[in-house]
Amino acid sequence: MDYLSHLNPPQREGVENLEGPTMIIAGAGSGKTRVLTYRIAHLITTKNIDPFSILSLTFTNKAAKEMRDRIERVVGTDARNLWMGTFHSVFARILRAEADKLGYPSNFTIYDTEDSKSLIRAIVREMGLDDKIYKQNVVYSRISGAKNNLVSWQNYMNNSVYVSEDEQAQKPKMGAIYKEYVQRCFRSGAMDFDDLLFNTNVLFRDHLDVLNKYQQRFKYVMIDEFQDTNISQYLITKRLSAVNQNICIVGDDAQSIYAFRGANIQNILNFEKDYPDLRVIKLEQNYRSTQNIVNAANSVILKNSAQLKKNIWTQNDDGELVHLIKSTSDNEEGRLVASSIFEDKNNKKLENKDFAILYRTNSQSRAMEEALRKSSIPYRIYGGLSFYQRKEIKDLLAYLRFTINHNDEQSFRRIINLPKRGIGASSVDKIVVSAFENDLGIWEGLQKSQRVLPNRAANAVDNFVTLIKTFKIRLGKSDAYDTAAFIAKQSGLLKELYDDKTIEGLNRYENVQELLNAIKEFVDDEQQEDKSLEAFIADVALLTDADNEDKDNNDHVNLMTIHSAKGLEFKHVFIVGMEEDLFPSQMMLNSRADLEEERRLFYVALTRAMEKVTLSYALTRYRFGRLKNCEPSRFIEEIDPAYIKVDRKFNRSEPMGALNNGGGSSVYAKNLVAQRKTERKAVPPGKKLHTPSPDFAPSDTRSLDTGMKVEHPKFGFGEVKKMDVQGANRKATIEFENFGEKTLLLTFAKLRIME
DNA sequence: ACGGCTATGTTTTTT
DNA sequence: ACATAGCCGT
Repeated sequence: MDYLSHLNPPQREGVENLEGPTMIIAGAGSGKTRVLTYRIAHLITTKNIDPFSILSLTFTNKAAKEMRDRIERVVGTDARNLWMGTFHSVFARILRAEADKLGYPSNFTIYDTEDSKSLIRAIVREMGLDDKIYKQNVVYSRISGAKNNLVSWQNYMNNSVYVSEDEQAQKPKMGAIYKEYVQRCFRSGAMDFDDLLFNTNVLFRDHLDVLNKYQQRFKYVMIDEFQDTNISQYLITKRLSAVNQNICIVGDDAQSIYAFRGANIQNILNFEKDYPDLRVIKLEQNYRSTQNIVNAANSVILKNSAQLKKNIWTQNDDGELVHLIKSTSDNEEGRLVASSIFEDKNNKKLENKDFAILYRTNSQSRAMEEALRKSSIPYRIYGGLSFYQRKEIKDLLAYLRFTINHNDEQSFRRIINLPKRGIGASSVDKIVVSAFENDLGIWEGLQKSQRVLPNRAANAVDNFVTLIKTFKIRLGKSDAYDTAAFIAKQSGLLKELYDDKTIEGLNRYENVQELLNAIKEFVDDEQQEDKSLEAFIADVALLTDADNEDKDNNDHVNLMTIHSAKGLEFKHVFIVGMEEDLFPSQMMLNSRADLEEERRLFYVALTRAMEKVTLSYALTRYRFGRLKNCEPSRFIEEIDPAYIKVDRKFNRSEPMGALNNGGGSSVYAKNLVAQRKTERKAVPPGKKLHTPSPDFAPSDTRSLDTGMKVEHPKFGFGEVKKMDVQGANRKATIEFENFGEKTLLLTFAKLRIME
C-alpha cells in the first residue's frame, strides 16, 4: 500500500499491528488520526475485512465526521458501512434494536441535560423537598456520576460511602431522588445521556446472547481519545472485545480534559492490567507545530505530577516565540486580536480560516465577536447554544417526540399547554400524579384524567388527546417532513410564532422553518432508507451544530472553547482571557487534580497551533455584568521563558493596571465605562428590537428616547413621552395610538423602534 | 389560568 | 447580562 510509505516506524506499526490488544499513546500532533484512518483502511483493503465488522468510537460528533470523511477519501464508499460514531450514538442505535430486552420501547426518547434537570426539579418539588438544598445541578451531577460509575440506584442506596457523603452534605434524600428519577424515566420510555451507556452495560451483562451477537459482529474495535472515556464506556468496549481481543485504543494522557464528567485517566493504566499481552506503541514525533510551540507546551505539562513517560519532539523549524498581548479591557483585547489577525493576514498571506481564537468559557466569545465584526473579519463561532437547544425548536421537537412516544413526560409537560389551551400548572400536576398513582403511563393517565380535572381543563385535555391521535395517524402514513409540517401547523405552534411580529419572533419563526427544511433534506437524502419521522428524531438529542458545518465552507476565523478545539489544528492560535480565576477557572482551584486538568487544557490549547501562538490577557473584564480587575494567569509564567516573548513589564505578583484602589471609583475605571458606552452606541442601527439591560443608564440614549416612534406587539404604535429610572430598571412612558398612555419597564418590554 | 413584574442565580467544559 | 422561577394581582 502506498500510504504506508508516508509513515514513520511507530506510525506504521500502529497501522499494521492489527491483531490483539494495542495501545497507541499518541502525543499532540503526532498523526494520530492519520494512523487510525490508515489502520481502518488497511483492514478493509488489504485484510478484506467487512467494514460492517469494524467498530470505531469517538468522543464528539466532530471527530466522528472528520474520521469518516478521511477514511472515505482512502477507501471510498465502503466506508459507509463502518460502525463509526460517538459512544452515545452507536449505543443508542444498538439499544433501539434491543430495547425490548430491557423493557423499553424501541422508539424511546433521549432526554438531554435540560430535560433531565427539569424532571429532577419536578421530582424534588413533588417529594416536598427544598430545592435550595437539592439544587437541580447538584442532584443531576450526583446521579450522572453514579451512573457513569455503573452504580444503580439500588447499589447507591446500599452503598455506605454514597449514603454517608450525602448525609454529610445534608442531602439524605439523594438516593430516593435517584430512584424516583430512574423510575420516571423508565415510565416515560426515556433514557438520558448516561443511560445510553449505563443501559448498554446492563444489556451486555444480563443478555449474553445479545453480547455474543455483537462480539461476533465487531471483530475489530477502535477507540479514539481513550483518555476521555469513563468507566461505563470502558466496560462496554471491554465486554465487546473480550472474545476477539482486537481492541485498539488511541489516546494521550496529557490531553485528558473531561475528568469533570467522569473521564478516568486510570482507564489507561487499567488497560495494561486487563490485557497483559498488550502492545504499546508511542507516537512521539510532532508534525504539527514549530519547535518553539512544542517546547513551550512541553515545559507547561512538565508541571503536572502524574503522566506517562514520553518525549514529544519535532523536526520542524524553530518558528516564532509565543507572543503575549496585554490589554486594559476585554473589549480592547478583542480589538488587539482583530488587528493582529488583520496584520498577519496581509504580511504572511494567510487566510481567515488559518486563525483560531480559543477561550475558556463561551461567554468570552462576545467581545471577540464585536471586534471582528467591526474589523469586517468574517468569523464563525462553534459550540455555544446549539440550534437544537433553542426554545422554539425544542417545543416543536417535543410535539414530534410526544407523537412518537406518548409516554414521554418531559415532552408532555412542554406541550400540554402550548399554545395556551387552559391547562395550567395545577391541572398538569394532577394529571401526572394521578397517572403514576394508578400505575399508568402519561398517555393512559391523560385519557382517564377527567375525574380529577375541572370541566374546562377536562375539555381541553380531550381536544389535546384528539389532536395527538390525528398526529399519530399521520405519522403512520407519511414521511418525516409531511408529518412534521402537519404537526407544526395543526398544533398551532407555527401560527403563534407567525403572529409574533417582533424581531425575535420572526427569528423564532425562521428557526422553526429551518428545522422543517432540515427534515425535508433528510427525506430527500437518497442515502437515507428510513424516511419516517421516528428515524429523524432518533438521535436528534445527540446532534450538535457540527453537521451544518459544511453548508458554508467559507473562509472564516474560528472561535471556540478550548474543549471543542480538541483534535483540531490551526496555523495561528490566539488563547484569550489568560487570567487567574478565568483560566485556570476559579472553580478548578480546589484540588491539585483539578488544577492539573486545567493545565492539560492549556496544553491542548497550545498544541493546536502549527506556526504561532498568541496569549492574551486583559486587566479588566466584565463578569456578571460588573467590571472586574484581573490578574494574569499563572500559566503564563509556567512557560519556559526561553520560548515566550514577554513584555519586560510583565510581573504577575504585582497587581497590574490602574485599578488597584479597590472598587470601580478610579478615574481609569470611569473612563473605561465611558469608552464602553460610546462603543456600544455606535453599534446598533436604529431599527432594532430593543431589549435593554438593567445597567442601561438613563443618559444613554443609544436607541430609545423621548419623541421616538415605537411599535409594541400588543399596543401597536406609539410615541415615547417620558423616560424614567426605577431602581436598576428603566421605564418609558409611551402614548399609544389606540391604548393611550402606558408606562413600560424596558427590561421586559418588546418594542420596535420605527425609523 | 395567566400575564406582569421582581428576585435570584449563573458561567467550566460535552454527549 | 441574561434567563428564569415564582410571586402577585387580575
